[in-house]
Amino acid sequence: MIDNINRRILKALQKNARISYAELGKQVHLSAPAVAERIRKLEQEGVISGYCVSVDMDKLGLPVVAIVQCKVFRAMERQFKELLLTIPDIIECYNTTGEQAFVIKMATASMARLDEILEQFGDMSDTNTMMILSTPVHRALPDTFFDSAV
Amino acid sequence: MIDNINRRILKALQKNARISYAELGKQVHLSAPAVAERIRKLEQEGVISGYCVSVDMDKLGLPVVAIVQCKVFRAMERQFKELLLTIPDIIECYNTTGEQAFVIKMATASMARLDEILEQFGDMSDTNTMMILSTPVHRALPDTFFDSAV
DNA sequence: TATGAAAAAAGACAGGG
DNA sequence: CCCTGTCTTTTTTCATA
Repeated sequence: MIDNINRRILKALQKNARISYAELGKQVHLSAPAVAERIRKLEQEGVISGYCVSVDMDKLGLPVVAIVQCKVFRAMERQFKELLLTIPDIIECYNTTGEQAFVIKMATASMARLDEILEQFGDMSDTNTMMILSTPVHRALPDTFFDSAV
Repeated sequence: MIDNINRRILKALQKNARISYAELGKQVHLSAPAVAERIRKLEQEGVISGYCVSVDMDKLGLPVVAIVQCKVFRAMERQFKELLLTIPDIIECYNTTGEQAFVIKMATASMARLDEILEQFGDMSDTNTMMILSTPVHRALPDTFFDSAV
């Protein structure tokens, strides 16, 4: 059940997923057990699928972050999917509409490593590589979701 | 300092950011306070930039998730950036290399709403819209990061 | 730095409205 | 569906190696 209170709980969790139930309770004017119970239900229903950590790629020695769009050649989709499984540099992968299209986000240690991967992709697809210069927005939920919340 | 223990802490946090320090300690064979201290430092150094919640867009009534690539017309970049600020449906936005290129991920309530946004983009850019069919991979860190961990 | 113990806080679980 | 208390676990702080 997604009422205003759950919307505000999700908003707070989006900002800091390690916040305590007591602190969440203060923000939504509910007791800690009431908040815990709501979150438990959201998890059980699959509305909340997990909690993850956000990291700084530069500080972890993975400064080359790129988005690669692959238009996989006909009849090579199966092979391409197998190739994807062998590339540990991938952090996001989307299967999209369009001509056998994949959008892949990678974080690599160097341009040389990125190039190595792109060569492999090149055997099975037309690739379009975009280096990420900056990330103005990155959040779990769009602001539209909170528009109706008080 | 990114040693093997911190790598394993980050790996565990990636899987579940709400895990307790005691449980983390078990996994990396360290006491809870030792783990807490390491995490505090990672946060302070900015290696860990935050903790977020993962949600199911379908269950939240935002079933239309798309990636839009925008090649902004010359001299319209400033206007385009201003337009972006007015669109609350955006969940990710990347400024990339290429001809004034942006890659934008949106979650909207309906195709009609997506179309409405694309029309606005169309005034200032050439757009290429890809509907996300599935998301085989979505994680904070690439597997390469853990390759050297014991 | 890492550890270990004690104080403080948070979470889980009752009974009751 | 929520609140308040109690009990347990976890977190934090501090002293020590």
